[in-house]
Amino acid sequence: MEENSKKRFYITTPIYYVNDVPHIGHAYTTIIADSISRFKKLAGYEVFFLTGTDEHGQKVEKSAAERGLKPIELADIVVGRFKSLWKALNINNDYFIRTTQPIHEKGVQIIFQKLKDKGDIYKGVYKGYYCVSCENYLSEDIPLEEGGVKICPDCKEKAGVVSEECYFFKLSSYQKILLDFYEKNPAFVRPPSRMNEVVSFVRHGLKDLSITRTTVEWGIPVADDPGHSIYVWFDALNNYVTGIGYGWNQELFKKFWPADVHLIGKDILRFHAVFWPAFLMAAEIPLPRTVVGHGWWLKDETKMSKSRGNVLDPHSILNTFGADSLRYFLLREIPIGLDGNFSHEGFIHRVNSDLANDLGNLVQRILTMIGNYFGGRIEEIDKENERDKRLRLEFNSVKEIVFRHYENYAINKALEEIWIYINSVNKYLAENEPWKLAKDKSQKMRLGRILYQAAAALRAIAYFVFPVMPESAEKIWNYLGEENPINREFFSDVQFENFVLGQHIKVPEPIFPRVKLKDFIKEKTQNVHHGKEEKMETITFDEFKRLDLRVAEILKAERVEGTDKLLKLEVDIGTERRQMVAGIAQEYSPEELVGKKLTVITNLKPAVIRGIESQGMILAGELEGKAVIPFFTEDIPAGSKVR
RNA sequence: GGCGGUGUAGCUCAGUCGGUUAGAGCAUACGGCUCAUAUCCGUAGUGUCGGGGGUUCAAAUCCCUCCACCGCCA
Repeated sequence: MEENSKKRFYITTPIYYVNDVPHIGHAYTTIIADSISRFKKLAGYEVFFLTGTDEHGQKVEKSAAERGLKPIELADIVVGRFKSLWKALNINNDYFIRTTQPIHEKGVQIIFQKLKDKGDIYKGVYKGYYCVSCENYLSEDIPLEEGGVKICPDCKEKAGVVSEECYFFKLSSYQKILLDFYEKNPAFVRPPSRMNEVVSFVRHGLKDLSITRTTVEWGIPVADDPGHSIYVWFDALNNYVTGIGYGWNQELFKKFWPADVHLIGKDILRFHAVFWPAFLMAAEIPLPRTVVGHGWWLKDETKMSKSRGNVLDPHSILNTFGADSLRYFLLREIPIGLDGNFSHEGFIHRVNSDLANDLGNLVQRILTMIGNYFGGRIEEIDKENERDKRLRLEFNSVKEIVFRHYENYAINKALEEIWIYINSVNKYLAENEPWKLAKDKSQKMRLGRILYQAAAALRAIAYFVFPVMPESAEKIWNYLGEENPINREFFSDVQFENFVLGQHIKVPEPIFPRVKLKDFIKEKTQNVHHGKEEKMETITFDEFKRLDLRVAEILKAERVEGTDKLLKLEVDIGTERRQMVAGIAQEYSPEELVGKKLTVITNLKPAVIRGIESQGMILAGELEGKAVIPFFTEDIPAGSKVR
């Protein structure tokens, strides 16, 4: 009974399309969800946090084909990228759903069938403007040109009317029920301004929705009519139920459904606030409690887009600042719902000022003083005076306000409140000047009280920032000598006095080093310069190990006839001799290469170049298009492993 | 074109069931401290509260109108 009555909380992000490179927008949504989920856990909820990937559709099919891959192979690669980004960002999701998983596909088919049996899904004919070169129907809102054609926004080609047999969902019959639902649940969509948009959209009338295609191979087939595959939204939205067990783990599903929060970007509001509830009503599944739409991040005041080439890659920031600074910035800068502007100047400014100067420096000064004046251990302290008491009492109100803000997903305000307290502690130190008391031995107990008070406040601060900055919070926690994990304590149990005397305080390293804009920009532009194609994703050591890199000795080298760049090399890789073709003839003559030792990759799939099979590849630096080979200067036998 | 929103200090914004000299952070200037990451603390400002008109003893706040920008829809 006790176990069953535990408060539960289910939060989702959208599933991200695998025909996309992970960028700051994905990171933003997922970071919000992660912070809310961490907070809810502290608040005593049993939490399920779901994210994942949307992997079907023509675009995936097409990009995979362009790269000589099967769709699932492309999906696997991109899924790896998402997962490694989530890891780098400290995202603690409970499950990662992929729409290509059998559990999902089956669930979607079950729901589809159910609606079909009910008559909410029926077969009809879809008529639309179809762009032949993009193999895609144009969206309805594209204006009609002269001559009864529309212009495809992607390729600018003319698109004529095409019709196709497909299944429709009877969205039109849900207008009234939806409007009733919105009226009874005005907080279903947040922020409220978005709710207005939804209502006015539904008021204007709903058309039935085409939910299958016969032209898309890469999708979930309709079970009893496999020529049709289930189209994007009907497939994707259902991840929210299949991801927690619908159709495969009824117990889990019952435990967490309905979802408390579907966190989404404002661009997909209609699908979540109109179509999704309608699908669920039809399937007789309870509706989610809220759909929270957040804003977009602009880059230097302009919208980020692939075509503009100004899409912000989180890795460049992560490398310099770590996850917590990015998490903090994205959540502190704007309330969920409004758009924000990301500029490197703004980012550095806030991170230096709030994290390095305010919090980081506070941690540093308190811990250093405890180290210097007490050898890291405060044992005995004076009674509280009025000023000390004020700092302790302020904790109580801060705790309450911070809790309330987190509860309302006003994370920016929660942080703002925490920072007011940080300032109070700084002020407390300035007023009490412990460094002066330290010179007078008779003041030791008083000095102890002051530093105890500051450290106790700091412990609370670390706890409060944990949902947003888990790594740094834990660092401070450990510095303070806490032995239990920070998230083992419930929010309601956090007390000022939970910082106990006698704990062994460690010598700190600055947790948020200041970064100069100059240095950041320099590094950023260097990265751009070197990796023009795009920043590479992080790989694991296991992935790295799959490369068989060896020392090779060049035995023979000759020019490839009819080319001026290629050399044919014969190399010794210890166990065997290999033939390799390398584009280095303009930089190196065959004569100077013979006898040299260098690094080659030996398990690269052989390729035929100019009719010659190349059984591996030599590694070389690239400087303005010219190869620069790193030769071994030490004597090392051919075949030695390089790592 | 329809509906909704926004316009307040150099910047980002808070404040509107009408009511004392309109606020915060950042930036700027000056002062203090030296435990601390050149960090921290204090002081000082500056605003025709988008324009105009109206209601009222009293308007950033309510009403009308105009302008600018944004969102959703067509």
